[in-house]
Amino acid sequence: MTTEAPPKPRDFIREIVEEDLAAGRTARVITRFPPEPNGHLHIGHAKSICLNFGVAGEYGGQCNLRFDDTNPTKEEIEYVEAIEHDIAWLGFSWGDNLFHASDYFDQLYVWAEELIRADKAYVDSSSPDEMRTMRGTLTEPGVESPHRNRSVDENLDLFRRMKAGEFPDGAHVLRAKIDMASPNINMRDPVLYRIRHATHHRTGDAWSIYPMYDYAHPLSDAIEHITHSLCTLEYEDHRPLYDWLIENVPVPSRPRQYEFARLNLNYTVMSKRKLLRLVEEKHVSGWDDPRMPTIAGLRRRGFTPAAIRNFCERVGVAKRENMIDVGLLEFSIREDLNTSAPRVMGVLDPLRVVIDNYPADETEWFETGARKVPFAKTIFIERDDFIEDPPPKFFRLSPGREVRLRSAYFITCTSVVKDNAGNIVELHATYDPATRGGDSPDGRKPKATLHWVAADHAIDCEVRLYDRLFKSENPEESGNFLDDLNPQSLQIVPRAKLEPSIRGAAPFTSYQFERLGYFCVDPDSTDDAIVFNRTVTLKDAWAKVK
RNA sequence: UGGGGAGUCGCCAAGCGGUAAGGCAGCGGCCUUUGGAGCCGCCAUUCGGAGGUUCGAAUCCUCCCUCCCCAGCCA
Repeated sequence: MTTEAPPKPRDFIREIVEEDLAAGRTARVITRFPPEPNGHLHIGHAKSICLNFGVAGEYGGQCNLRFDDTNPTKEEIEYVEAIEHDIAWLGFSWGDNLFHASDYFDQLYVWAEELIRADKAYVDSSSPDEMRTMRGTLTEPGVESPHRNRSVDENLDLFRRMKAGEFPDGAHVLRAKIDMASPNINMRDPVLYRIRHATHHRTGDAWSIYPMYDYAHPLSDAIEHITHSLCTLEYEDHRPLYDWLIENVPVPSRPRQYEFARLNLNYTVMSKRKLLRLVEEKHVSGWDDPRMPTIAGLRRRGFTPAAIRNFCERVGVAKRENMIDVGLLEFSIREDLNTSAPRVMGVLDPLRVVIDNYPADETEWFETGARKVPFAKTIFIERDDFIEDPPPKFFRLSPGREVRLRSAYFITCTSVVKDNAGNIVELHATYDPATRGGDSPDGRKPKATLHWVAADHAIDCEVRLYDRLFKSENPEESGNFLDDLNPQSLQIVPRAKLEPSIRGAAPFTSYQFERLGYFCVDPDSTDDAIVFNRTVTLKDAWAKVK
């Protein structure tokens, strides 16, 4: 019997989890994915989702979905629903473990009073400006607020009146009493609660004070018995505060926070603020515009959950800043669709070809793949599959040359018809009846195989061709990212010619249009007007030699 | 100039003192009724730099350099 070494953990997070499990520090791993419902999920969130749900799944644990809804002025129910849909679509399930930070508002409030009683929190009545000034700078310590030494009773009274709605927004805040001289600015008496007279999407008008992320998050984790609270690098500085709260509040468990690098993708933006601007200022058609890096956008573009999951796995989890090439995302979707998408033929930029020796009134139906494709005297081929005076490495159609029409016949171009301006408007050709199906009995092998569609049987479809939304790799980098928008990011082909088998295809169905790429049916489609989105092109060796 | 992180192939990323995994991209070749796919091969004498410890260093020590994050009553 051979003993194989146990597979090593794929990343440092799983390494930590395995150690904790092995050492008995926890019997079961519980993670959580904590979105704020103030925007749609994007591919960066997908990385976090795959990590949190992935780790929980692999080690027999559980991953909670918890909405971090502590700021009623920015959050909306519409986002909640979209987020749940996106996570489920990606293939992950939170089961019964759907929670909200707002579920814990009562408990959080009780604990805040306890902090006050323990003289570990106080009500500050300084203005935001005053607080900023007193906080000090990166190199200078802060100074203590004049309200810092209010009595417990006075703090309790004020805090209760804040809760009762007696004060206007901004009049007071509750602060932790830690250390105004800490080199870590997050420890300089951070704000725990602020007054917000706003209607919360779940708690309505029950509250006029709301906890801050730094207060709500660790305590919510503890309430849910989260063992590993995974977040991104910018929270590293907050960990001492996270731990301070866990230690100074009588919480029921001892969660630990670990930080990993967020995903960055080139040629796009990932911040919710910027994505929101693209939507609000109509630079894109919506959160689900196929050019958006949102889950909804990728879905509409034709990406599959498996492709996104595989992408996230390839990207890995580590602590160094990264900028992933979109090429890797494209590889992931090609890889998936290559094995699953039915092949079909469609011509984006049609050039008419008349096969002179083919009977005018005949239509043959070639059975290929799972469908039948009609062939007739007049067909369309792709305009750039013909060059009148071809360069050396070009082996598609040109005068006198024979090529194969995929699954049909060999044809030889006999003449070129031009308009007065010299534009090619039509080609004439002859076919070899002996090559029916695409093989020659004499073993002739054309150097090229072209896709085509019979003119009289073609269905006109709108095809939307997408390119990267931004011109430069890092649009965030210089000045206004909107100046970097790629004006060519969407090109519409109003009347592409598609083979008739695609009639009736349901939205989100993916096909490979042979030699062109993967395309999927857009939900804008109607029964008699199908719209396709190009998900991704095929790799194009000819483009390289060109 | 304070604090917290990070530097291994063009882009990711393993490596945890025993002589640089893997993926993407790229480059050759084979094969092919998609210039696709598939298959085969190539692709870091060197790990931000300089010293040091050691029989042996990407891994340990020292100094230096570069990049990222933090001064919301956002998350």
